[in-house]
Amino acid sequence: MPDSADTPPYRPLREQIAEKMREGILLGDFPPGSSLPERETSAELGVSRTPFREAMGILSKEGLVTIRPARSPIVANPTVHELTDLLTVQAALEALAGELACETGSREDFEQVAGHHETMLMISDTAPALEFFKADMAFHSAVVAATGNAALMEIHAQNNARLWRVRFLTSSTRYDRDRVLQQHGRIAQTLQNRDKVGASSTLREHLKDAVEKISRIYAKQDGSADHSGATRLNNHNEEEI
Amino acid sequence: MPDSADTPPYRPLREQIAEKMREGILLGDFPPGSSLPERETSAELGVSRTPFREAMGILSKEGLVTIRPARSPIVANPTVHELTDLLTVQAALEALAGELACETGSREDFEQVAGHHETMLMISDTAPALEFFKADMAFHSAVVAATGNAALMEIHAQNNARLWRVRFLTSSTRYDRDRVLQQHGRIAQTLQNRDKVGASSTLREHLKDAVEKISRIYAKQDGSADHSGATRLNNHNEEEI
DNA sequence: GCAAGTATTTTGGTATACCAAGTCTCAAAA
DNA sequence: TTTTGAGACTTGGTATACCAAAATACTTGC
Repeated sequence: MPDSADTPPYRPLREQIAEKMREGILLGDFPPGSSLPERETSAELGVSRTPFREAMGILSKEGLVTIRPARSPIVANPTVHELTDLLTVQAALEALAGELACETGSREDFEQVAGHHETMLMISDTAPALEFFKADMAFHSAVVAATGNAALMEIHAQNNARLWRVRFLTSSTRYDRDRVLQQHGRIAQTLQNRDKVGASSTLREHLKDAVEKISRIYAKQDGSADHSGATRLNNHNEEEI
Repeated sequence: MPDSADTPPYRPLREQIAEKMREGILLGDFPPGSSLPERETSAELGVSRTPFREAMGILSKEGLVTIRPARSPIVANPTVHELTDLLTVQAALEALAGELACETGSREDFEQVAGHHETMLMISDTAPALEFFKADMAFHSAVVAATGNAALMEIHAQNNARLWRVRFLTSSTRYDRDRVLQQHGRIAQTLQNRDKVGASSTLREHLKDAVEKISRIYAKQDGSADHSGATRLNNHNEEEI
């Protein structure tokens, strides 16, 4: 795995591997639950086990792979219940972000947010699912970035990585993009007005919508034989991505 | 590093090392900012570099050490500003925990919380700082545990590890233990009453107290030559622990 | 035919060797 | 005396070898 272009910053192999694997996992090349034997997988990447193992360590901290003692690492395969729990946390964090941003955000920060919103309005009619989804994520990250709270940004980003897959698989279809855009518009507005409670509650509701949507989508198969909420994502639409 | 006692569960060396180092860092054996050269430090532990490096990876994910490419790992030395930012996040998470616990917590969960509170009341007059502090942390963890939200528990625990040092260094002296106990009593009460807004706001205020206390304690030296909030913990009271 | 136990193989865990980037030192030139 | 650059040395990065635990397959006895 030669470093593709410049080399000036020098990135350790482990990070390059982690990035490649992360991409592969998020894009579904390595489906949830599949195992990643060290020798085989590292050989495919053309690297030795050592940096590969370190890369697995990085991805496990991000929640994308699970590593168990004396067993092959596997691509994380969280239950829907675990994911909605995490999304509930993320909702609270974004609500906090709304508050803090109103208190300390700069005009430039809000323009960033507004910029992302306008982009989404622009591409809404034409963009494929993945592009629209990425723009959606970028909008939310911009809101968090407006707080200037590094810890909040870090935790939020990490949670988003874990949520990437569900959120994409359940992301808005063409038909309810309008609803998302409307909520985003309200969020951008309340921020610019420095309306703490407005921003906070709007963000919270926006994410609560997502939680309910996920629960609804995965509710049926859960009802048949399994009431424990142990449904997993890879039970369906592997084709999406 | 022989495994001290039982060995049945088989814990990988990396985890044993991580635990030992974590303890050493939290207790101040390895002061913030100090470097941890791989050969030397691993040799002191009687292990090779490989599992030591993996342990460093674990601790870096917990925010206790910082690893930079091609340089020795160093014990994390966050600024007071970064820590108050993180504590602000933690406050929001505990407020969320209060809400969720009121909704879904079981009677046993609340009894756990109350139990920790009673322990603190009991030892308040006699316990040394470290013991009282640990009981305090346990109380808060119990509140979060009462939600049954695994993601919340995980993130909360990780934040607590990062905050351990500041929170201990600025933890309540004998003279304001009463204030802490009073607030804890109110928290336990609101939970048992399933008073969502009460629990949430009380927890938030309780943590906001901590943020202000830290800011106050570190305000002076910050004023002299440095208005950037870049004050670091190891500037004083290394003797505490 | 089935089950339990054992041997074999596979695979993660750890140690070690080697490489390359970083740093430090000291000498030589300005 | 100061600065700078070359070389030695230190230290993290990576590859490989070896060890031990799991998993698997096979055999043997019921």
